[in-house]
Amino acid sequence: MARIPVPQRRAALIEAALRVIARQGVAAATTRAIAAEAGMSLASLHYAFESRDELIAGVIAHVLEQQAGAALDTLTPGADLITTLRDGFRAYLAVIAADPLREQAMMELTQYALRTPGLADLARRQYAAYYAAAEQVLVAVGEATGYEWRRPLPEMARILITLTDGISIAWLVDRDTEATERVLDFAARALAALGLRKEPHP
Amino acid sequence: MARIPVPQRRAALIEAALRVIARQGVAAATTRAIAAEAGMSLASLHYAFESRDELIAGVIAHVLEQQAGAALDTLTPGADLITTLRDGFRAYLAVIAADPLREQAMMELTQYALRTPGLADLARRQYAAYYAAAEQVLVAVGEATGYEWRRPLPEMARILITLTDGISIAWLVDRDTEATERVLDFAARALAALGLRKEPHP
DNA sequence: GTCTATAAGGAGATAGAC
DNA sequence: GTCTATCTCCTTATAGAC
Repeated sequence: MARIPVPQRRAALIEAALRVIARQGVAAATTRAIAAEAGMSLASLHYAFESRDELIAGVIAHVLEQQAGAALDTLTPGADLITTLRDGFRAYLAVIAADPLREQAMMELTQYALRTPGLADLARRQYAAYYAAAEQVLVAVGEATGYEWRRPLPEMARILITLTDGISIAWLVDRDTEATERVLDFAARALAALGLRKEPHP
Repeated sequence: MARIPVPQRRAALIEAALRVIARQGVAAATTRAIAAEAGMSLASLHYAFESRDELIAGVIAHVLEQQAGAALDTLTPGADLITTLRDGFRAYLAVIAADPLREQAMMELTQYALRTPGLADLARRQYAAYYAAAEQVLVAVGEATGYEWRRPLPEMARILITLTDGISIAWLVDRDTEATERVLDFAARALAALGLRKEPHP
């Protein structure tokens, strides 16, 4: 086949791996399956990556960067805080419902990292990225609605991720969108209770 | 070795499997590792279980029954609602912190079930058991504090599990107990907002 | 019923031709 | 640099002696 620079080959393999993981799970993402998905030979995979674990670590690092940029920009300014939050949660649920296997893959990768000695720190960085993205969202929501938050931003971010994680798992298990919408309603109200109307400048 | 009735052998294997899964993860829970943990031969395992998947399904069914009985009975009557809830969450976190690998194992089993064609329904039943246990806790809290809930019990239960799941994952990832305590504080307040003081009978 | 031994296949990784 | 062929190890499952 054609000669492909290593960085490009690594990128292709990481994306192929992500597809295989989403479709069949981390356990089924063997080097052979990933190489086949990428349309290259097993040897080429090992030319680009030292080991399977190094590839999986690459996958985690990759989704980590994606996540940071995926802060919801579907804010409708002018609405009140609780509505804005509820719409945000709804948009989040819609993303998951549109591609449930992807979200499942993210959770599997977190747990895989937690179980793999050299990769536990990667799981922490994955969540640090989530928290950073959550902070961005919270700041944007505050600015769009004219509220500030009663609690420090890092604490708010952790609360938000706690809610979205819990909501995600529950939905993935039973796919009960109606029940999830009610939980999401609760989440929006609970978060809104931590908002404080900003005074206009005197 | 001694002749052991099949049901007893199955029970021993399920408990051995749970230990291996907690210690090393679902992926490392091979038939060999489980048989060794149970102190029996590989053939004996296959005499008791048709296949590895059948054994893992047995493990999930087992933890499912355990969970239902594990409703927190560490209620201190007389305290107000928010304090009771916060103490409950703290007790829950203490259980996880005392044996983090067990909680990790539960989550891995859920995801394993979601990925395995014949076992997806088992994951739903696992969560149905969680919700049932959550309902029990909520009723007990209500009775101990003299509150009733503004939302239907099934909805309250789903909210509670959503919160505990989210809290669990976040703690398992970074083991930041201080940050988790603040989230747990939020969770207690948010739930308490759904409580309604019961009027004494006229 | 329980064991040892082994079958049959899939895994990660590599040697060596081109 | 990229491939095919292969090494070695480990998996699930079973055959057959006791």
